[in-house]
Amino acid sequence: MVTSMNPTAAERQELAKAYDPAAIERGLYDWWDESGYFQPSESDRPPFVIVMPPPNVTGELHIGHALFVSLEDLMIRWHRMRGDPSLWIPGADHAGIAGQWVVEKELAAEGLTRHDLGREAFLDRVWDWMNRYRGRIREQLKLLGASCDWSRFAFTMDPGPSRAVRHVFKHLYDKGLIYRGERLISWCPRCRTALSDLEVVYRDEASSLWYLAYPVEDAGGEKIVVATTRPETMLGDTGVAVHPDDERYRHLIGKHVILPILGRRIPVVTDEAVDPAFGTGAVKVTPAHDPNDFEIGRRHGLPFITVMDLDGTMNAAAGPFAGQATAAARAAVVAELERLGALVETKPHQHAIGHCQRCDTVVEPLISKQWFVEMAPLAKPAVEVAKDGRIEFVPDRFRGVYLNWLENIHDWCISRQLWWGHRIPVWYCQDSACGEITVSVEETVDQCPACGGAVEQDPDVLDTWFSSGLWPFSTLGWPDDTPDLRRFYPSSVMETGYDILFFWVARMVFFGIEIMNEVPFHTVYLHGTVRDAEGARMSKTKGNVQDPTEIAATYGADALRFTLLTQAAPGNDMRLSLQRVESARNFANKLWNATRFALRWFERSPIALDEEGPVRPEPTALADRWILSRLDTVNAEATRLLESHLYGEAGRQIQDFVWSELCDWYIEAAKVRQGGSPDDEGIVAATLAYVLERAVRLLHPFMPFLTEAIWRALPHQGQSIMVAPWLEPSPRDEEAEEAFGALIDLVRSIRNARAEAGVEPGRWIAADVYGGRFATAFRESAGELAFLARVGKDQLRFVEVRPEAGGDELLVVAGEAVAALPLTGIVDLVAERERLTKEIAEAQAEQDRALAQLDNKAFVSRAPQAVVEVQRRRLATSREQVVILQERLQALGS
RNA sequence: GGGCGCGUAGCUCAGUUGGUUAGAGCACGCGGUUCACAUCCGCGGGGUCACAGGUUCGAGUCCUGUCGCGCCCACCA
Repeated sequence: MVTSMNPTAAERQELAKAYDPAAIERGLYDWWDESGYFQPSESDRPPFVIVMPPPNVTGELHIGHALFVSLEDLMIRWHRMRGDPSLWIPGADHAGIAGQWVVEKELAAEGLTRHDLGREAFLDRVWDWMNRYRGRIREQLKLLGASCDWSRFAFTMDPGPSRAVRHVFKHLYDKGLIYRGERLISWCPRCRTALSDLEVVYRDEASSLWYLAYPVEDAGGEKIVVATTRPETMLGDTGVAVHPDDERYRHLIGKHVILPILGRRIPVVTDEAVDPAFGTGAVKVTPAHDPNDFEIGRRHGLPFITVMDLDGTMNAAAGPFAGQATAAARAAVVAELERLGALVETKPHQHAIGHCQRCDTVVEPLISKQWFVEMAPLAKPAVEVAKDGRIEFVPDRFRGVYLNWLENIHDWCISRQLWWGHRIPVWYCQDSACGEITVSVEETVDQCPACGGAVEQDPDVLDTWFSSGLWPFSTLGWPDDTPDLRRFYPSSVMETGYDILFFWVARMVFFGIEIMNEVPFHTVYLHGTVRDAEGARMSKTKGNVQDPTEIAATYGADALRFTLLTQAAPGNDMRLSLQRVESARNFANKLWNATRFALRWFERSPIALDEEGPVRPEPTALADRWILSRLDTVNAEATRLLESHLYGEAGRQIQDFVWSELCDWYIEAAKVRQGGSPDDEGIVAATLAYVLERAVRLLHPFMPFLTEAIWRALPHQGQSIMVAPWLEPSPRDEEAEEAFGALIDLVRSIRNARAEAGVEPGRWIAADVYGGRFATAFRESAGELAFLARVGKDQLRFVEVRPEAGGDELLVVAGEAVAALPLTGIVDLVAERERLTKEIAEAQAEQDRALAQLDNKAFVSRAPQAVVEVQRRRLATSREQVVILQERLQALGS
């Protein structure tokens, strides 16, 4: 045992003030920053590592970021306290298309486009933006209490991660897994770039289905009618397809039809992909502008005629419609077809239309030369690791979602016709006779390695998710063999939103396996979306976004964190209401004030410390034993819940313990011992010190600021609660829990009876108490029992036989305990009869339920002995209660 | 078309491997100037756990189906 130590006056002084979260939090984050505890310890235990999902540097942090900060910081702080070297790598994402988009919007406000600036000046502008907002993100993460290792802060466009991008590109290219080709891709005419399948958002919209008649060549005026949702694409039609078994069209197979307007002669082909039940069973085939038609066109060797330019206008191949925007062209084509008598009918039709994820423009499928990653070989091992459990999903149902996607994956279009992002590391020899293509890990290539001639780099950049997919190792120094990489790869938990399971999580898995030969993380924990109080998605246009730093400034980051943590179930969306945040703030206030109460005791009784903190007392008093055991129980439960990723439930249990047990019962009960013997006061103080200090540790991962501030004022050991060890399990004192629990029940029953009988709350009354098997315990806790039930100290009598209440008394039962409260002159006999009747009914119902159980032979023989025993006790207790209460009711007469 | 989630008190939601009388916060009613806290304390009302079957000694929890809401995936033009 070391010195006897109490908090200094200065430390206590802080706690003398009212709880002010903003002031407390301001005072801590710089100190934390400098403490060094955010960096992993040197312990040789296995490290616990989280790589932060890097926020997009496109603006301020939103509430979704606050959720991930809360969860990840909770995990990190908990593991840090357990002694694991804990590393949380922060970062930020350049956000390719979204990053370029925000700066373009800023330019638009000045009446400029990026083309007015040119590539270089535009990139300078984007870098200005990134540098401005990157710092803000960092500041905002700090305000939320994020204990990440700032010395390892990474940005996707930093030289390290950029080099990793080039290395991976080259690796995959050399392996034949990256190729360049002309494919049908989704094109955003506004962003003027290709998109991956994932970046296209489909929405059902009301449109029309147009029925067009194409005359069959040499068939005596016979026409074939096709149905389409995009009539303007008929200008690019190069065939008509029917199902091979469709009798209606059998005689036309192999013939040709004449495309109206353009007069093109195109064949009628058969294809299994045609659904005879849809429309007329005949499909116009536009191989250059529809994914289905692309495949049909390939199978039948049809020409690919592109009728649309990259800016979304019709091109020369569209004949008279050249230069028109697609929407205008659609109307014009329909009008022309109608004039020609080729429009048979127009029906309303709902169908899914693809939109650009970033700017919501309708995307056009068209053929374009792009870079792709061949997915099949990469997906295979990524499927296996999810199946064999090398990667665990929380909640588990996302395993299936992940697998379903990877098992049906298409090649990934990775080139983007943007300026902001990682430039594709490919250089083309400008000498057409040479034509060498150079893929290099160097930042620049000056000349063709084959012919020494001039080279030009591919103008395009990579999909932003390409660099994100490398994040678990590019942040650790790969491709160099760094100590960080050796020690911290793979990470432990990948905590992120389920909305980017495919975009990000799946890609990290296959890149991790391909490049590192090892999964990038062992557990994927997925959180949901934070919605507003009405359940709507937050968006700037709706104006319902809640700024986390603003909420933190008002209620405290602790309150916001606690709300998010205890409200959110993994994988489920949650609603955030400020009312809820307010009650979390109230909880913080409660604990703050409980500490102020405790500090007064420590002034009178110095607290003994050992290397762990306050020494665990070995009290004999029931209340002390009870609260110590409750602490142990809650610790065991909270630890188990945290280990099972049930973070919210753990938080709720800790809160419940602090508020409903420590504050409402232990502290209240302790008041009666104030001014007693110094020895007894010392035990109360020691118990308070121990329980409070340990409870604050349990709460620390949830409410780091509050707990650090409180902890400093408590008797403690060490520099910071951040590295105070997590609690060791300790055996419960079941006897104390049961006995004090019975005392609580009795007090509640007495309070209830008093309230219902209208006894003034402040009035000290008398009581005869029969304690049953808790008689001794009650007698030893007479002071607490009397004080809590507002029974006069000298008016509490313990009786050996059940009290037979006289006329002017209330009779109270609680379990097997019975109390008679003499209240001469104030007992309202009518009301008391009513109360007794109600109590009898309750006891009777209880008895009936127990009886029904025990009458069931199957229950008695098959249920576990302990469960049966509980029912037996219930029966015995309720049966006695009924008898006592009925006797009393009879004695009162009518 | 396939898959997933949700439906529990007036509201927002917890409820873990099935096991006493299903919980919390807010709201509501009654009462409280006890020197930690009115950002508080005490007491109370309020639920056929969407519906219908099934498994089980026992179901909010497991299974099947139905209804309602939401989400994801999918190349029927």
